[in-house]
Parts: sequence; C-alpha cells; structure tokens
Amino acid sequence: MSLRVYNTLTQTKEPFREVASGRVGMYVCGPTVYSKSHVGHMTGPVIFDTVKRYLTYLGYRVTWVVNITDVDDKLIVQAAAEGTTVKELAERVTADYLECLSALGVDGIDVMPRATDHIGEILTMIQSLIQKGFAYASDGDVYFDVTKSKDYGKLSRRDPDELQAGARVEPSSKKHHPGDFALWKSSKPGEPAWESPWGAGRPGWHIECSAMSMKYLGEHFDIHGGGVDLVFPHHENEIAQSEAFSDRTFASYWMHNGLLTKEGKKISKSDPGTVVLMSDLLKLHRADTLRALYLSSHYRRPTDYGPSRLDEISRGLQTFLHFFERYERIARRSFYDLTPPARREEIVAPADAPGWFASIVEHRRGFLDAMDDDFNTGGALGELHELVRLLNRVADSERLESTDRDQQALAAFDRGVLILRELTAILGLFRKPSQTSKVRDDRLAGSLIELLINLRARVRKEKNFALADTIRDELSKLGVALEDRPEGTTWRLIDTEIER
RNA sequence: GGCGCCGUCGCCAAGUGGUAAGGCAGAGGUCUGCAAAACCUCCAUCGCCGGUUCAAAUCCGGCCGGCGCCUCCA
Repeated sequence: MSLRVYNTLTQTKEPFREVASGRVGMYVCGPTVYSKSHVGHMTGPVIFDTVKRYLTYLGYRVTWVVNITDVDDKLIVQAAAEGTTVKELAERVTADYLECLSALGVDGIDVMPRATDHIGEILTMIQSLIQKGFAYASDGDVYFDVTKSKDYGKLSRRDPDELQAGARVEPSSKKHHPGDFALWKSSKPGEPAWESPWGAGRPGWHIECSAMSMKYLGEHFDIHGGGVDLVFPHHENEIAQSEAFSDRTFASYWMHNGLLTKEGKKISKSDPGTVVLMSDLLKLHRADTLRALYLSSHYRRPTDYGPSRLDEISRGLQTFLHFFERYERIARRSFYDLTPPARREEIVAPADAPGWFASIVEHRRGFLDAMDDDFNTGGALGELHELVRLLNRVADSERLESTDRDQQALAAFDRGVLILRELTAILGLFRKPSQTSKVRDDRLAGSLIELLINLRARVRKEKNFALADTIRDELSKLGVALEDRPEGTTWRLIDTEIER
C-alpha cells in the first residue's frame, strides 16, 4: 500500500503526490498568543508532528512551518486587561507554547514565523490583490472582495450569498459584501500599528498565513493543516486570497484534525471548567501519556479528554514500559538507546528465522498499512500492542531471561525489538527513558535498594516470609515495587502517574 | 435554516462488501511461598427500519440520537 491522505477539499482520501519530487512543504496554523496553551491546543502539533515523522520515514524531505500570530484584536484586549504590552504578552505566551511543544516531543517544526516579522510581505500581497481587482481600500481598511473570487467557498462548501441570507455576518458599511473580509485594519491610537498606503494599521486575521506560507514553502505547497474549526472562514479565506494572488493552486491537501473535548464538552474560554492548561497537565502526566491520548483515535475524529481517560491510557502504556525493562534484562542494553532504521525498507523474514519472526514482520506491515491509510494512528497503536505481546510470548517460550538461552532465538528477538523501536519512533513515543532508569543510575539509591533486596533474599531462603513481605510492603510504600523472578528479584519505581 | 461529521463490547477504539484488531475494566487459569510481571482462556453481530447483493458493521434510502461550523476559536 502507499500513502493516502484525506483531503477536505475533495472530501476523499487521495493518493499522496508531492508538488516537488521528494520534498514536502507543510503549513499548520499555529496559535494566536494571547493565553497559555490548553490541552486542545496541542492536538494539531502532536498529530502533524507524527505526520512529519511518517513522511520523513517514507523518505520525503519535509519542511514544516507553524506560524505565531502575535498581533490581533484578542492580544490587544488581553494585554490591556493585564496592564502589559502586546509584545510582552506575546513573548510570554509564545514561551509557554514552545515549552509545551518541547515537552510533548514536537520537535519537527522547521520554521516558526511571527506575523509581526512579515508586515512587508503582507503589505506587498495586499497591494497586489488591490491591483488585480480582488481587494479594495475602504476608509483605512482593506477588504477582500469575495464576489471576485470564482470559486469562493469551495473548501467549506459555502455560497457567499447564503452568508448574506443568514445575516450572521456583522454588516459593515465599509464592506461591499457581508462576506468580504479584512486584509488590513486601521488602528486606533495606542494600538500596535504599521505604516501602510492606507494609513496606520495592522494585518487582518487571514493574510499572515498566506504571506508566510508562501514565503517559506512557495506559492503551491503540499499540506495545509489545522483544526476543523478553521475550515471556515480562516482557511476558506486563505485559499481565496492566495489563489487570487498567485493564480495557482495554494495547497494540494487540506488536513483538518478533530477537536478535543473535555468530558464531552467543548473546550471554551467562556466555560472555565473546560480549560485545562497544558503546563498543569504536564506536571501530572508523562509526555507519552498525553501524546498517546492524541494518537489514540483517528486524527479527524473528535477526542475526549478526562482524567480517567488519561489514567486508562497510562495503564495501557505500562505494558510497553515493563517490556522495555525486560528487554534491558535480556539484552543488557536500553531500549531507548536502540537506533532503528530511519527510512522505510522492506523487511522479509529470512528462511532460517524462527516462525514467530514472520509474525513480527506481519505486525510491522499492519502498522505501516494503517499509517499509509490517512495516518491511522489508532490502528497502528493496536498493532504495537500485539507486537509487544508477541515479543513477551517469545521471551517466555524461548526462555530468553535464562543463561542457557538459544543465541539464534536471541538474535531474532533482538531484531524484533529493533522493529518495535522503529515503529514507536514513528509515533514519537518512548523517546526518553523512564524514571526507574534514572534512579538506577543513582549509585546511592540504587545500591540501597539492591542491599535490601539481598537481605530479603537471605530471609526468604530461611523461609521467613513474614519479614520478606514486610520489606516488600515497606518498599512499596516508598514507591519501589519488587518482583521475584527465577533469575532473581528486580525492582522498579511505582508509577506515580496513576493514583490508586 | 445551510454545510459537514459521527453513532462498533461497561469505557476507549480499529475495521468501510466476505463473515467483528487492540487497549482499559471484569471472570477464570499458568507461574509464584504469597505477590508482582508476563502469558493463556472467556467476554459484542456493529443506533433503528427497509433496500441492493450469493454475501453488509461496511453500499443506498428513511428514521432516531449526538456533535461541529455558519461569529473569535487548535
């Protein structure tokens, strides 16, 4: 199978064809930086980060652009409310956004242009649109004339005249048509402003995305993404102004992620109970848990967030974490240190490989097929679970933790684990070692735990199980879990993420 | 009212014409001094009603229910 992508423009899954051979340009609408990121804001970044990882894995050279909108009405209002400047507010909120991205492993963004750094490009574009007759100046403002655009509404399937009938659009005497939207807004005294042929003002909401995406990705690029709520009017307007400007197709594929709800309710500023700050969540949960939340269902479907949901996901992830510890016992090497192939290649089970190796290859195929099918991360995650179970079964049946294990089986198992690493890396999961490994590296703490384990082994030998159990219970209270195995006792830190 | 999305086990969720992945929770079992971890077994006919077809959760029609956008929004 090869990659197919759902395109909002055509409402179908289409085979992926890049504009320029071997390269992909991807633009995703970023935040308007007037308030800290909440859970919902990270949906797009994590999803498109995964999209980029997968495209890169397929061999494309991907350039990913995410804008920062740092001038806007909401910023002006919020800055005034806080008694600060727009600039200070924007910088502070941007810093929070960047921290969230980094914590979640969203590290594939290549360019993060700020609107205020591109006023020149924006003005050039507006002037061109006026010259071409697509826009008009009106009392200090400049508007895009939707009636001049032959296929306005093609993305959101809307008829400009219907908008008028709906009468939902604020009639403005400055506009020729109610559906016309601002490219440039005149400013009042005290507001951030730039000089323009139409007087002091600032860019309208949609124009910066057109100007910046074209600057960094060209007039026609591959993927334009964002939340579904941006389809209209934002993306519709972007298409209209961009294509009017360039006379070319703007983006080949329009990808829209479903929104996140909080216990079934829409996350909205007007309902404070629904707003959960990402920075707060990151204190309670492992980044992988949050990442897995976004990837647990298909990106186009809405996802519901709730504390119990995160606990559930965290429990599901434990299987992997426990397996990584097991792998370390077997291979005496950390799963996190494995370097898997960075590019997709065909893997066929060698004739002399054990029968179960073919099953591993099967699951890899299933994973890749799912990803090829419009980035079906939910299905891919399912394959991962099956892969781990298979690997555990192999470790059991081949007795890989014992000293007389079969070397050939071990080698094949090792290759299987490398495949697991390869696949988890595509999803951006398990990038950093667990807490347990860190404590294990701490000589004192690790040694003390080992000491207690050794003492406990002595009393166990003497059949003093009461004392042995006391040691285990007390350690458990301290957050250390003991597991007795034929090869000896192992320990790990008890997950503090889930409250039991 | 217009445009669009969705309804699969208690919960989450894949599957979009060939007879229901996976996870969480639950029950039983193997292993264990007991646990833990791991593994094994069990646990759904797909909102309702019609239709098309040899065959439908998957296609078509209708109905019921939930949601998004149409106004700022990831």
